[in-house]
Amino acid sequence: MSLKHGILGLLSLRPMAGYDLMKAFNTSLKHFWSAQSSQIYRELDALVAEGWIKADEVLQRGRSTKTIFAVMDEGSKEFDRWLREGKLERGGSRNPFLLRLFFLSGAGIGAVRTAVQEKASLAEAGAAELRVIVNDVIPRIAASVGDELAAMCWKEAAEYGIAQYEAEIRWAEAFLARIGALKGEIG
Amino acid sequence: MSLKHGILGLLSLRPMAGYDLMKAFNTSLKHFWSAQSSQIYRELDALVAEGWIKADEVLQRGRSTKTIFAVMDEGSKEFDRWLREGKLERGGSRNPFLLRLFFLSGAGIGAVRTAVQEKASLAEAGAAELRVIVNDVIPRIAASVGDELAAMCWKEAAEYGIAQYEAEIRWAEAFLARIGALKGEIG
DNA sequence: AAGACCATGTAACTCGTTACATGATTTG
DNA sequence: CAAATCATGTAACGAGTTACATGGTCTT
Repeated sequence: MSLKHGILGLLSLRPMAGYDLMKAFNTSLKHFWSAQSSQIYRELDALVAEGWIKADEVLQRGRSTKTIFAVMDEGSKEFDRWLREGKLERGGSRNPFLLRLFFLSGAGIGAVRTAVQEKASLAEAGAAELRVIVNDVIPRIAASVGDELAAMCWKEAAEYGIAQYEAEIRWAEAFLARIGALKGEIG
Repeated sequence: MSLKHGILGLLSLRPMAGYDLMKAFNTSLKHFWSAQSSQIYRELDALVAEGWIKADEVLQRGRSTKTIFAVMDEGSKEFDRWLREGKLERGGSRNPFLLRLFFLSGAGIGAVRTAVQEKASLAEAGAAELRVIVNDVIPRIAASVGDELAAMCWKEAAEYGIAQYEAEIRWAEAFLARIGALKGEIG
């Protein structure tokens, strides 16, 4: 149920077209939530049907007509409700890497080590990407919007990702060390 | 694409019925991957159609007939391929909590603090749950199976979860401290 | 003139969830 | 005797992905 609310959130910043929403989801919001245009237009229809947003056709000179969506009263109530709702639905219970790890012991120590090493280097790459955002992108945006709390939330969202990646890297290192010890024991 | 492979993996440990698979997914595998019976029976049909597993009817006295599924050659090849394949599809790019955080600054400092605190206590609970598994459940199982590498992989899968939760808790504490400082500045 | 970007979608599919149906058998 | 467990599903929906179609404009 989060895409609907992501759209409501973006539209409450300012009314915009489906295309603009798609850009937002695949740039600013990319690290929290992404969406394809096909899905966005489908959800926009649903949100209009529900009476949460309204659509306005805007003629453009030259370009084809644009449909600008704006939040309505009911929609903004629903968005507020979602913002404040307690239950952070219990995610994390589906991890393809851990599923693989569970079975991987059957393929031998080398396979385990390789998989863990690969996971660690993916985490390195991810952390590096997010550090660029924290150090370069956020300060630039923060300076231009001037909302201290908002800037902090965006920065902390990226920091959250970095913290997760770093924990992954430390875990991988400890695991590899223990595998080394095990191998020593076995031969 | 992981449920199919999870099923192949379990069936390669020993042939079993859909019901047994469901139990496995919702006990041993719960923290990596879960699945409802409705989904499992659907996937079993698909796997049979693909020629990766075969079905055998087993008459039981009293009870209704059971269908036992077993991996076939093609299926075990496919499972091996999956075990070794490089690409760990880059997940993590959908986090309802971070999406909420992104918009939450608009609802004020109190709302942000509450959400972060709630996230931290969920993480505490999750970590506690996994620590029980590491300390009590895994040693018991490890003693009975006697496969050192497998036991280590299961333990490390749980440790991975603990590491993630702990990183979340540290992140939340740091964030709350910074919010405190911000509040001091503002008023 | 070619290619990127604007703008809006459709179609078909996969994967996951919720709720329910059936009917037996073992356990408290 | 009631409840949990065994065993197998169906139906309908919700959410996300891939691939493609169309036709314009702006940029190099």
